[in-house]
Amino acid sequence: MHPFRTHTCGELRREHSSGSVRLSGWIFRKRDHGSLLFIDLRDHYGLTQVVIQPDRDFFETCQKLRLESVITVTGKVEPRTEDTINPELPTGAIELLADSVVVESEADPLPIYLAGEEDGPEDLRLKYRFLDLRRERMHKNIMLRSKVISDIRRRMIEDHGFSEFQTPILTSSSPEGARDYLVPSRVHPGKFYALPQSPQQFKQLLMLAGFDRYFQVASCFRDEDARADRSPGEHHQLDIEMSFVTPEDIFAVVESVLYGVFTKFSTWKVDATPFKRIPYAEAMVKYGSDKPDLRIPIEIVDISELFRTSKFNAFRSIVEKGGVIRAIPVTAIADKPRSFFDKLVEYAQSIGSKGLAYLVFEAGAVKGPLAKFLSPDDLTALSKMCGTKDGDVVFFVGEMAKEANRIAGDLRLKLGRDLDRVEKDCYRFCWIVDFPMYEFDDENKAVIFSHNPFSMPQGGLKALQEMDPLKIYAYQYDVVCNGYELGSGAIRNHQPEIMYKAFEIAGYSRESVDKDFGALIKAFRLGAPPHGGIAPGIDRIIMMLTHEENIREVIAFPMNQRAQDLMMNAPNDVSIRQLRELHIRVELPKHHEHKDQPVQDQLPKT
RNA sequence: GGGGGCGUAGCUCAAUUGGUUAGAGUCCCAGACUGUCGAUCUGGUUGUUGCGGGUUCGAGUCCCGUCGCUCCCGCCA
Repeated sequence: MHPFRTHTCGELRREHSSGSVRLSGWIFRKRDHGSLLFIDLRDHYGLTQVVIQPDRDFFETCQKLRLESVITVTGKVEPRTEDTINPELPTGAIELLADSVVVESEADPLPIYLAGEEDGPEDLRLKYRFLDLRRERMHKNIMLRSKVISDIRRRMIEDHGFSEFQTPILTSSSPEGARDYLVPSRVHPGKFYALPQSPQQFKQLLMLAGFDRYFQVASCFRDEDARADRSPGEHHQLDIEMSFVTPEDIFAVVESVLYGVFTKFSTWKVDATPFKRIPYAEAMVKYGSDKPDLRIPIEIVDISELFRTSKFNAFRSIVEKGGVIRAIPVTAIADKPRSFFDKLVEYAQSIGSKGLAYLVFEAGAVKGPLAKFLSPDDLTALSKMCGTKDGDVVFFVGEMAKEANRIAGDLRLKLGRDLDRVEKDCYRFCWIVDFPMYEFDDENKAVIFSHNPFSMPQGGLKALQEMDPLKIYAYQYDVVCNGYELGSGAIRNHQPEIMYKAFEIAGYSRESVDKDFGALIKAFRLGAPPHGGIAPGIDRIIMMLTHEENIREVIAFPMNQRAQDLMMNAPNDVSIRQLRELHIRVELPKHHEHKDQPVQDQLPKT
């Protein structure tokens, strides 16, 4: 007999009855009746009830064992009597009558609960992540992650003819983008490697190498602050690149994979392919966001023109100054109490709106302080543009366009959630297309890249030479689901002349482009296929499939918001010797100088 | 870097307008119990109310500062 197990804890059924078996696992729960002891033995596969009878010499030992101790039980599979069958448990028709028990590992009292639904404080969960991961929900999340990734790989390779590649983790720092994680070089004093923010240049170079269809489940390292949907330090992308393609070719692959994965691993409804395509400019007006949550059936309307000549000074002057007026029509809330509207106005102000006007369409009339400033014709036009019916309310935001988008978009989300108008149990996908190539940086009064500088401008060199840079679109697209940006991609700029020109507009000299992207530019002169790609975020996909609201719940060993690994105690101090070897001297900011290690204590010795 | 929320026993939480010795459940410890499946019952231990200062006869509660966690803004080519 195998020293640890003949079966797993999720395996035994009535047909195994009277056979002698061996199980190993953790003591999940104990029910001690004094002269009879039940142990729920848990392993990766399931739970089996073990019965310890009082005449056994290991009875007392088992009574004293704490939860989560690891034991090996040998005994007979007994069918349970009709009245003791547990229908909740797959193994509930049988139990294991113990003949011998070996204690493999005795557990101390646990710092966190495993058997309940409650999470406990997150810093403790992260510090004892290996315990946290034993909990059913976390175990399921991580297993789903494993299955989804392997399913994605299969789809990429078998359904779409991609090959998987590895690219370097130690590479060079590039000036664009997020802050880099740096690794000092021992051999080259004063020089540093950087961890890749993404394998961007490598995957493009693989296209130049002629591999045609690249993918990688890639670790990406960015030293940026965390969010609920953004893990600090490192995250994972399904990195894709394809040669000789149009955006539609890339959309087709991503739609096929995402639709397939989401329908396979969720019971929620998934948008049929092709996913809706929404130009960036339209999304910013209609949803106030470039990652719209299409589950909310509220669409913002631009009504600036109505107010250009209106008697309502506040809005007219905003329009005259180049600002915009946006209407947020909401159906069937005219009967909401005054406090509802007051709270919403207060909320609007808290997110930076100057105010929040609204009109109530009720009983064939229009009520609200704004009503008297609008002519009957204007009101009719407004009502038509917003599609209002009796019982509807229209909210108004008047700001400069960027602010108006942000505020109206925020209000749209809040209204959708507060009024419970978010469509349930579905994944609503879309593509945001036609991103602007450049934007104006108000702070530095300069034209800058609005997204990826490697994107091909729509209209090519001609557009760069002749058009207002701020009006040029890039072949740049995002795939969005339920208000989350799942991935971002582009058709790349593979022509050196267009690249120099594109960078020149953003204020980079030919020399600086050569210096920073030399490898790529040189390669582009040696035969470059037109190519493009995208990189959907794996962690976010899993987060959506598990319905988690925090990305840490789908990562086995995540860092906390301040980019610390509380379990491994990273980042930590290193020895002077290590620093010397790397030619590094540490100069701490003043307020850190007299502080001890800020990170949590090491694990207690057990 | 900025803004919001939270911080009371190992864990989850309570504590009236500021008012006696800060409670309950759970975990843990001891005892009882042969059919439980979140076993049950009895008893017990557990506190720098995050930390520091202030107001007050009196502070878990009010004020100021600070630390930690978290959410958001900035940032994320």
